[in-house]
Amino acid sequence: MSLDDPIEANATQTKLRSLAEFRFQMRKFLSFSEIASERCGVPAQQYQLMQVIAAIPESQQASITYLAERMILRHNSTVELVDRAERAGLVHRESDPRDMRRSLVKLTPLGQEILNRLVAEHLAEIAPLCEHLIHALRELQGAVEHPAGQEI
Amino acid sequence: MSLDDPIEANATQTKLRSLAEFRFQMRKFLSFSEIASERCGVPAQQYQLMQVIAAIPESQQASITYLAERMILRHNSTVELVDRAERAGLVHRESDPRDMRRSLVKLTPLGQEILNRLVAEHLAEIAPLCEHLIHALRELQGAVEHPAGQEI
DNA sequence: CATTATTCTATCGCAAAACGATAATTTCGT
DNA sequence: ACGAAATTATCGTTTTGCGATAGAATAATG
Repeated sequence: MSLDDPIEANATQTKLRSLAEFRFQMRKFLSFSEIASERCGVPAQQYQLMQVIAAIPESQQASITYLAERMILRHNSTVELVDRAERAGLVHRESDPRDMRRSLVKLTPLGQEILNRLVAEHLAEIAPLCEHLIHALRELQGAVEHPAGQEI
Repeated sequence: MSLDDPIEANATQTKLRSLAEFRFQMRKFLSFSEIASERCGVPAQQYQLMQVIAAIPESQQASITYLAERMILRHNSTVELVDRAERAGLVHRESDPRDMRRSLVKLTPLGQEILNRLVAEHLAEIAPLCEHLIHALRELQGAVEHPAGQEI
C-alpha cells in the first residue's frame, strides 16, 4: 500500500485521470449549456431555474424553499435568483393562499417560450455530450471498483 | 407536432424532467465535491486545477494555455486561478526553458499531499453519485432518442 | 536578417452571483 | 395565547470570472 510501489502508483494515476476526464466532460457540458442559454439572452442559472419550475412534480409547488433544494442554493441566494428572473420577465411570484409566508414561483408566457426554445436546442445537441459523459463515468466506476493490484 | 397535442406534451414533459433530473444530480455531485474541498481548506477550483495538473499526459506540460483549455476558462482567469493556488502554496510556476513566454505550473509537495487526500476522499464516496448520474443520463438518452409519438 | 505577426502570460477595473447575518411575517405546537 | 419554528426578504461582503489592454518571446515573411 505504498505510493512508492510502481504498480500502486499506476493504479492511482488511472483513477486520477478518470476523475479528471469526467470533470472535463462535465465542464464541457456546462459550458455548452451556458453558451446556449446566453445566446438566448438568459444567464445559465435562470435557465436552470425555469427548468426546475417546469419539471416540478404535480404534487409539489415551486416555493422558494423547494427551488433552493433543487438548485442546491441557500434560500437567500434563491430569492435573489428569482428576483433576477422576475426582473427579466421570465417568472412571477404568487403568494400561496394556503400559507401566506410562501411565494409560489411560476413561469410567465415569455419564460415558457424561452424555456421551450432552450430545451429544444439542448436536446438537439446533447447526444454526443451524453456519450462522452457516460463513457467517462464508466471508466471512473471501473477505476474505483478496482481496489488496486487488480489491474491487468 | 403541436404542443396542444396531449401525447406530444407528455413526451416533452418527460424530456424536460430527464434533463432537470440530470442537472440536479450534477449539482449534487458538484456540491459534494465543493464541500469536500473546502473542508480541506481548498476552494473547489483550486482542487480542480491540481487535478488537471496531476492528470496531465506525459506528452504535455501544464502551461497556462493548456490549463485554460482543460479548465474551460479564459487565459486571464486561469492566470488568476494559478495565482491564488500559488499564494496558497499548492503549486508553483517555473518558466519553460524552451520557450521563455510560457510558465509551467507544477504541484508543490503540499499540493500533492492535499490532492492525494482529496482524491481519496472523492473516490471513497463517489460510487453512489456516479450511479445516480449514470441512471439520469440513461433516462435522458432514452428520452432524446424518441422523436415523439414513439412513446409506449 | 530585419521586421512584422502571432503567441503567451500578466494586470486591472468591472460585473455577476452566492453567501452569512439579520429581520419581518406567518404558521405551528402546546 | 404565546413561544418556537418556518418562510421569505434585505443588505453588505467576498469570490471569481471576464474584457480590454499591455509586454515579452517566438514564429513567419520578405
